[in-house]
Amino acid sequence: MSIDNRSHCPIAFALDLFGDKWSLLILRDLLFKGKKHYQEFLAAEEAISTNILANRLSQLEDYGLILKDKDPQNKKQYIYTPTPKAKDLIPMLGEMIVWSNKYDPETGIPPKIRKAIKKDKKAFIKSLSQGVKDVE
Amino acid sequence: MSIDNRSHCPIAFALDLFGDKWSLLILRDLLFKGKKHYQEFLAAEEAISTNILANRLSQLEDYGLILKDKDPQNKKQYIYTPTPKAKDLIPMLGEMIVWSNKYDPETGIPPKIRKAIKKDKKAFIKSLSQGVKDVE
DNA sequence: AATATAGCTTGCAAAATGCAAGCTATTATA
DNA sequence: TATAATAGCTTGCATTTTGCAAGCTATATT
Repeated sequence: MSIDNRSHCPIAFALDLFGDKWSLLILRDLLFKGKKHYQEFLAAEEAISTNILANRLSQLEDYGLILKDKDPQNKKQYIYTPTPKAKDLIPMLGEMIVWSNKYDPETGIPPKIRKAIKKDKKAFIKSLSQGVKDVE
Repeated sequence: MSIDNRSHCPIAFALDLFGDKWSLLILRDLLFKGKKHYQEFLAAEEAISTNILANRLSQLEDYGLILKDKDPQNKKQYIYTPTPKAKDLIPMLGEMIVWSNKYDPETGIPPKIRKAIKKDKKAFIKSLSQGVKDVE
C-alpha cells in the first residue's frame, strides 16, 4: 500500500494509518494501559516481535500519532507518548470495545466494566477519556 | 495469526476479525453505499483484487458479519447483506469518519456532511444508522 | 574496564497480497 | 439447441509483509 491514501474515503484514510493487526494495540497500551517504554510494548500479551514494534513505532511517529522523547529518569530509555491526534481515537476505540463486549463470548472485559457498559454506554466511553488529557 | 483471538482484549478481538486493509471497506460498501453484489465490491475505488475479495467475503461470512444468498432477481448473482453484528459496527465506523474528517486535510467528505458533523456529531453518527434496520 | 540494558537492525523463512489467467455454472442470445 | 456472455470464483506465480532469531550500538551501571 502506498504512503498516500488509496481514495479520499475517511474509512480508507484511517485504515491506511492503523489498518493492521498491531498499530491499535500499541495505541491501546499507550492510551489505556499507561505504557511508555519500548520494553513495555514488547511485553504485551499478544507478543509483538521487536522488528515489527520498531517499525510500527516509527510509522506512528511519522503519522503524528505518537511522540518519542528521551526519558529524563532513565537516560538509556525513550518515552513514547500519544499526541492529541491519537487521544482523539478514544471514542472510536470505545465503540470498538462496546462492540466486542457484545460479540465476544470469551471477552476478558471484567464484570464491573461490563456492567458499566450495560448501564450507560455513553458514560463508559466518556470515562475512557478521563485521565487522558487533551481530549475534547 | 491464528483463528482464535490472540488475547481476551476487546480491541484485539475486533482486530482479529477486521484488522486489515480491506474488510472494513467491504463493510462500508455494504452498510453505507448499498452495494450488494460481488461486481460492485470489485468496482470499488480502492481496486481490491478478485482473489482477496473472495477471501474476505468468505471470512466475513464465517465471522457472522455478512450473509450470502442467491439473488432472486438475477439468478446468476449472489446478494451479500450485513448481519446485525455488522450493523452494530456503525457507531464505531461513525467515530472513525469523525476522526478522519478532523485529521485528513484531503478528505473527500462533502461540505454538507462536514457541516453536519461540526454542528452535531452525535446526530450525524445516529443518522448513519437511519435506513439501516436492526440497529438498536 | 567489563557487563548489562534499551532500542533497535539484519538475515532469512513463512505467510499474505496482488496481478493475470483460467474455470464452472448459470443465463441470455442466435 | 448451440453459442456466447456474465458472475463468482480458483489457481499460479511474483512481490511484499510478517515473524523469528541473532546481532549490533549507545548508554549506564558495577
